[in-house]
Amino acid sequence: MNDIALTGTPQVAVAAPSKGALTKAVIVDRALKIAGHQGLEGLTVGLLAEALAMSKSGVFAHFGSREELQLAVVREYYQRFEARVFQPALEEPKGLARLQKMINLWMQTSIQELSAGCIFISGAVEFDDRPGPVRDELVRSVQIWRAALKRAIEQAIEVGDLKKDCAPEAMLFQIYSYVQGLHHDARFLHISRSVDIATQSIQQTIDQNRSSRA
Amino acid sequence: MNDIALTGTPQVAVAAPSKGALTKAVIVDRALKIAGHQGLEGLTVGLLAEALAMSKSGVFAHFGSREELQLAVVREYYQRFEARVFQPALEEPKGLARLQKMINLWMQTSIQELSAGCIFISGAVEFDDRPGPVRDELVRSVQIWRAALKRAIEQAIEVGDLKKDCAPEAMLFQIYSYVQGLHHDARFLHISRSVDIATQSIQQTIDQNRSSRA
DNA sequence: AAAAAATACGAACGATCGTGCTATTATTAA
DNA sequence: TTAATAATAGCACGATCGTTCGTATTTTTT
Repeated sequence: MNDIALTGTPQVAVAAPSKGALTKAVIVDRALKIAGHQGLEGLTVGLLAEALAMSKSGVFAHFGSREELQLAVVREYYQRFEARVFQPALEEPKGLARLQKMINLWMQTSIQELSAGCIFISGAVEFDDRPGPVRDELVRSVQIWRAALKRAIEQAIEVGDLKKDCAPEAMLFQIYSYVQGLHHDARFLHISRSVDIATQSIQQTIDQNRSSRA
Repeated sequence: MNDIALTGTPQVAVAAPSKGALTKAVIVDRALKIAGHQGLEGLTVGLLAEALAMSKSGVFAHFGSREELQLAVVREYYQRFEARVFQPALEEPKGLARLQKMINLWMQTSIQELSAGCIFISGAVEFDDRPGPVRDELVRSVQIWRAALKRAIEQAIEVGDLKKDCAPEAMLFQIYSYVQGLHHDARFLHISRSVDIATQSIQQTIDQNRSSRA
């Protein structure tokens, strides 16, 4: 019997996920939702267990410590972010097109998850004064994303899409600030038109640094 | 005996603060520092009592509930902000001068308190999904400050310092976002030059909207 | 100085936190 | 199918949370 020929999806060399790994994925998924609302600090083992209709110890056993649970959440959030925003943008050619795609996917994701919060943004505030592995992992993730954005800006300068005297750090600061501003205005102040204002402000920053060639 | 003539500071009609009100002020002052580091959610009665070398119940009695303690912190933070940033700016004439003074004092205060965090910014993230009196008070304070900024922008347009087609909401969004960005980059990412980048970005926004008259 | 009121403390409460242990159940390997 | 293993539940622990209460101490008023 040939599995490859008979099954619709290829199962070659794909280790069947054990029950444990499967439920762990379910736990982390639920933990992500809770952390989006209550923050990483508000994510509690008891609360998570209740939401999953599991026992506290049953949930806990998958991680060994609360900190490891928080780390799992940060790592999963990063991986989803990478898959949804980072990777697809690499299909665009270097230059403004790729940068625009990055920003568009980022904004799209941000708007979509405005009901729950961005863990990178809320985590930055929660852990800006709290040393430890969770903070380190958060910083690492954010720095990777910012480095990718900065690199896209620099490449856009190199290929001539952006002006030569464009300052990548300043541009990065402005764009990243606007996404934070959107998060703040929409989630905290409930200003509905903040999506438009943020989008327009980002476009404004790009236009200011756009090269004037045809 | 004439009190007014003899004493250096006038004591007319100034009710001597009771011991209770005095220690309450000390408690709130310390609570502000803790909230700046641990956040309003991390501000705990036991922690506060320990920092003050007081008993938990002794501290607690001044507020009646933890929520009332948090409210006292938010109110005190607002009043200090108003006294240090808001009021002094009103001495400047309406227009760009007053707006600039507002922003300068705000930035000055922000930089100075970067070691502890801005409670309006951290509180916005902590309470963006947590209804209740503390959130309401935070929103109220932030809205007052934003309304003052927006009003200053509008007046600058009226007197001709800023362009007629300048959009106050967009300008407000950009400036407020930059201060958040500064908070993020300096406190979370420890980027030391973020002060310069933020200052420069704010100035750039102002310059873009400056009217072209002599 | 005495009486009244305000203030602070100490102890304890139920609840929840993170985290171990042990037993039982469910899954996988032989 | 049986033996080995992994996964989950149940229970309990010490710590800390916000909060209450009774008592001692200080401050204020008379």
